[in-house]
Parts: sequence; C-alpha cells; structure tokens
Amino acid sequence: MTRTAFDILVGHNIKPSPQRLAIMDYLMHSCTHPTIDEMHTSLLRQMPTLSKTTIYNTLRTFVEHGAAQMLTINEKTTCYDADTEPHAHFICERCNRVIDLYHGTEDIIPKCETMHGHLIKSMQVYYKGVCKDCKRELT
Amino acid sequence: MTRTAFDILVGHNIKPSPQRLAIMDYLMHSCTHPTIDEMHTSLLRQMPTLSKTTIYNTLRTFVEHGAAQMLTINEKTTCYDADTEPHAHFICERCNRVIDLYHGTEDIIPKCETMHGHLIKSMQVYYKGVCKDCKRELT
DNA sequence: ATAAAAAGATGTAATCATTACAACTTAATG
DNA sequence: CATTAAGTTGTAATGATTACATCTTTTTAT
Repeated sequence: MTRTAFDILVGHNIKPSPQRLAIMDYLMHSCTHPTIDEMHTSLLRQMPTLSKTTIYNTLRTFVEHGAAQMLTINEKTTCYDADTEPHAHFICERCNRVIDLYHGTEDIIPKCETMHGHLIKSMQVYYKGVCKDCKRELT
Repeated sequence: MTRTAFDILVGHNIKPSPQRLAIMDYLMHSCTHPTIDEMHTSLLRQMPTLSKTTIYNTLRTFVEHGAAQMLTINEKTTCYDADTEPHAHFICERCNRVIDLYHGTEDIIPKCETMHGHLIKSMQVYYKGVCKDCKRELT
C-alpha cells in the first residue's frame, strides 16, 4: 500500500489544497530532487495558473511540517526531496545531478538527539564528486 | 609549530598575494565560519581597498585548491572554513551561529573513496537545531 | 634592465533565486 | 448567507553572486 500525496499531507497536518497535492505528488514521483523552477515548469502544463510564489510557500510549509526536506547541496539552487527518511545525497560536479545514497548515515544518526549540549533537529550528509555515468564518459 | 597563512597558500600552490594572505589569515583565526560579507567588513579596516569581488575570487581559488571549504549549511549565505580536516557543522536556527562538531563523521569518512560507483571528492555533514546557549535562554 | 605578457585586483553593472506585499479566490465558520 | 480565515497569485523589491572591463602588479623573454 503506497501512500498517496493526500495521505502525506493529511498525515503532516497540512490542508490538502489542489496546488499542494499537485506539488507533493510531483515531488514524490520525481527521483531527480527538483528545484522550485523545475517544479514550476513541469507543473504548469497540468495547472497553468500555478505561481512560483505558491511553490515557494508550499515547500516552506512542507519542510516546516516535516513532509519534505530541503537540500542545499547545490550552491546555485535549493532542491527538495519528499523522502524524509535519513539518507545521504551525492551531487555530480559535472552533470549536476543529485543522487540518493542510502548507506553511510546509519552511524551518525544516533547522535542526532543531542550533541555537545546542542539540540539536534535534523541532519544532512552531502557528498560531492563525479557520478558513475560521467566517470565513464571521461575515459 | 603552527602553520602560517603563507605556508597554507604555498602548500596548496596558491600564489601568496597580500590580499590572499590577509583573507587566509583572517579565515584561519576566525572560529565563526565567516561569510564573504563579514570578511569584507572586517578586513576593510586593515586593507581599505580590498574589494568584495577579490574575496569571492580568492575563496573560489582556496576551495578549488583544497585550502578551504565552502559551507552551504545556511540557505541565506555561504560561509567558509579554513579547517579542511573532515568534521561536521551545526547551525543554530535561533542565533544562526555555525559551530564545529568534531565527532560523528569518522564513521562515514572511509566511504569517501567510491560509493555506488561514484567518485567522491568531498563530504559535508550538517546538523541543524538549537544551540546550547539558545536552549538555556529559552527555558 | 626593460618591454611585453600574464596574473591578480578593483568597481560597476547585470543576473537570478528568493522574499515581501497587496489583491484576489476559495474554504471554513456561525 | 454573511463573515472571517486560509490559500493563491502576480508584481515589485531584495540581496547574494557573477560578468566584465579597467587598472595594477608580477613574471617572462629579449
């Protein structure tokens, strides 16, 4: 039983407006960690009146309610991930793709509670380098 | 024997111009992970002609040569760290301070070589929450 | 040493992601 | 059904970063 965008929103106490549902649905089914601009461009087809401001507002809401995470791995533009399970991200300096890495974070997650007296609320692990595909093309 | 800014620059094949030396020296002796703007404001006193563009150029050079690391933990502005040893960073959502955390990264560093076929060149670990001092003030 | 070329620094203008804000629309409440 | 709150939209403002042309300093070759 896969969770729908509706379930996710309601489960995080976010009112499911048509715009929010469309944005969450897009984010859930995208594996490319889209930017605000990409989401806007793509979603305009199915929702021609959708404004960029709404996407900004919506994603801030999602992040505040824990329904998505914001990635600042790319200095240029922020991107987003609907998968809120702790996992690392890799960015390729050549093709700029952001790729999920599901290994490597287990060891530092337990320290998420408190650390040196600071209250830890979230964590991000970012790797940078050259992805598998670009590596091949560079030979 | 503490390494000087001169040593660091020469050791990373960066020509030690007066501006670069001043910037590296400031970065090395600062524990606050300064932004470009903060560096500019502070360094203007001792070097009144120093331009912001030069600081941007210089820090790009430092990062490219591995003499400093760029931190994108704060969505608002990029900040920098002259300590290139792998360590984590914590940002306080209340006072916005960026604090070094020297524990928690050892476990994932060994995976820095390759991972799922990707070539890993660098890594960042970011924690967010409320710092010790702000926690106390909130009681 | 000196002229030519390269590297570095500076200031201004342009770019572009993000935010502020006011007007408008839709949903909730009584 | 009327009133209020919540959500959406478009435009304008902000502010970090970059592009670029000019100027200065350093390096190289004659």
